[in-house]
Amino acid sequence: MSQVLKAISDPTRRTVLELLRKGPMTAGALAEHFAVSKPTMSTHFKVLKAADLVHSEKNGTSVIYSLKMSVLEEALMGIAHAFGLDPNKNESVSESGDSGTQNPKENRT
Amino acid sequence: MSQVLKAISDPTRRTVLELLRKGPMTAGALAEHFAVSKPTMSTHFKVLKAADLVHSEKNGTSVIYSLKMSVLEEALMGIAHAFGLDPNKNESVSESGDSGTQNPKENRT
DNA sequence: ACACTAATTAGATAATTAGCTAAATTACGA
DNA sequence: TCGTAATTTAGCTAATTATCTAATTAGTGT
Repeated sequence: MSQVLKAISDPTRRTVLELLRKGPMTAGALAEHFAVSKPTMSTHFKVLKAADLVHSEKNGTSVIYSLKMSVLEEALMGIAHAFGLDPNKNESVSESGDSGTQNPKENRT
Repeated sequence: MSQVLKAISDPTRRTVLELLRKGPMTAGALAEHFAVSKPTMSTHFKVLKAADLVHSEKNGTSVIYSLKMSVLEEALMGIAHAFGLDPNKNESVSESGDSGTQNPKENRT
């Protein structure tokens, strides 16, 4: 779970996943969307693969990556569940006197 | 968004948030649950605060932390939305099993 | 003012991560 | 087999992160 979260906490990798949402793509085609070198993209792919968020498959000289939506989905649900906000039945958000849970003023520094 | 994800990608910080789900707690009381030093916990708190996931409030010599559930909730929804799996109306997704969403072969290493 | 408690800041170190260039690998076509 | 293209690995540097101990700040009570 940490691995999935760490993987998607990087903007580049999130964008890769969003690109793959439209369908499978080669490493090169993906890399074209970013201003970093191909080896750098390759390590990003490796992180995504380690998190099991993508599948890779050789096709000739290319490598086609595809999104494993179900893994992403389950990770998100797992997190939601861990924090009591199960999205499919969002009801049990406040279960212990929600006094300090949400404050009116948000001071982001 | 990256900040929230990075914050919750750490197991210690996730546990802190889960503890705070039961209600506000002092820094010391939170720290007791972990095997790391208090200064280390303090930096974890700082990360959570920077992500706007917790609120802090002085009370005498103590600092009381409380969870900002709404921020966490919105971040999770934002991610879900970015990937087209809006949790509140999950319709196009199959969570029944681990059948790959679009790839036939899953080789998790 | 002084001592005590709670928490944070300062300063250091080790581990991880993102990025690069250059080299190696793999597959394909002539 | 040789050359080319696509991708990854190797090896490096810089930046970030997690952790520690020691010192500092802030509040409370005597």
